[in-house]
Amino acid sequence: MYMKKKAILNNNIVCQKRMQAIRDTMEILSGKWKFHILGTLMQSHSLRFMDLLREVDGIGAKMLSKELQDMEINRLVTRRVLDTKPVTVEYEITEHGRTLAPIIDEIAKWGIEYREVLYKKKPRT
Amino acid sequence: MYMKKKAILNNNIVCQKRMQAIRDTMEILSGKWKFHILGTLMQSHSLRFMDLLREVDGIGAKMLSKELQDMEINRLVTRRVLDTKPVTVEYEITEHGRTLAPIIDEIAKWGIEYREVLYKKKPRT
DNA sequence: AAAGCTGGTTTCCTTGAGGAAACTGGTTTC
DNA sequence: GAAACCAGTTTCCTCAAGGAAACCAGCTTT
Repeated sequence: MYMKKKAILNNNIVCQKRMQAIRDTMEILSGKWKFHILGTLMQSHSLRFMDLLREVDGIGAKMLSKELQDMEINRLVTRRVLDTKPVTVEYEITEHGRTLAPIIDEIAKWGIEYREVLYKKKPRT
Repeated sequence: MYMKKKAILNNNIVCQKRMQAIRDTMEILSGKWKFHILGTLMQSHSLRFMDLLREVDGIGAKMLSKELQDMEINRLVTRRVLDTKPVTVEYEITEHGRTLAPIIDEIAKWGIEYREVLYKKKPRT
């Protein structure tokens, strides 16, 4: 008679909470462009739609629009319509959005170190 | 005569490098399962294939196999075949893999705080 | 009035990620 | 010799992400 083995590490409440947290964050940051849009917005006070389209290399209007809507819902960015001659729209990162900076910084840092390791072709790992 | 506007923020070399770094890291960590597999492996000395299949909630054999291969190529985990009665295979996180801990920690931290904010329903944004 | 700007939306299409289930193959236990 | 276990692989399928291009509405310049 065999007892079916069960998960033992990840069945405690702390692990579950952590796993859920990772899932939450990654869902909010899902997609190919959010990091780049956020990174660009973090560098400037505010940007208009067409500015972002130019700044974020390779993105198309549809994806930019969709990602901005996503992030507005999640309060990472704000959208403000200005009453100018041809109507312009300003996007700005929120304080809440700025709290993602440590994540983005860690990811960028890791990527830079990774490239350096590749060049140096580590001796004997 | 209109001059077509060009990107101005992200065209400097530092930004490009940073963008590339983010792209690199996210490609290595791409997919639904890498964070969870890494998180699980970080908590234990080593785990066998079937252990991981049980620990990582919801994953199937195909994806687990594929993700582990990916991560082995990128030197995040090691695979060791043991000469036991029914052959067993041990997976272990590498030192290099452990350097991802700060990223995973930041992501988990942000997700936990995010949930807390949702519950508290912040007073006035 | 034609053309160009802004800020999108809509349509159509392709590709790939991921899942379920069956199968392999070697070993061991019943 | 039948059944079960480990560590996968293979096949088939679905669905969603993402891209290209056309379109739209309001306004301005020429």
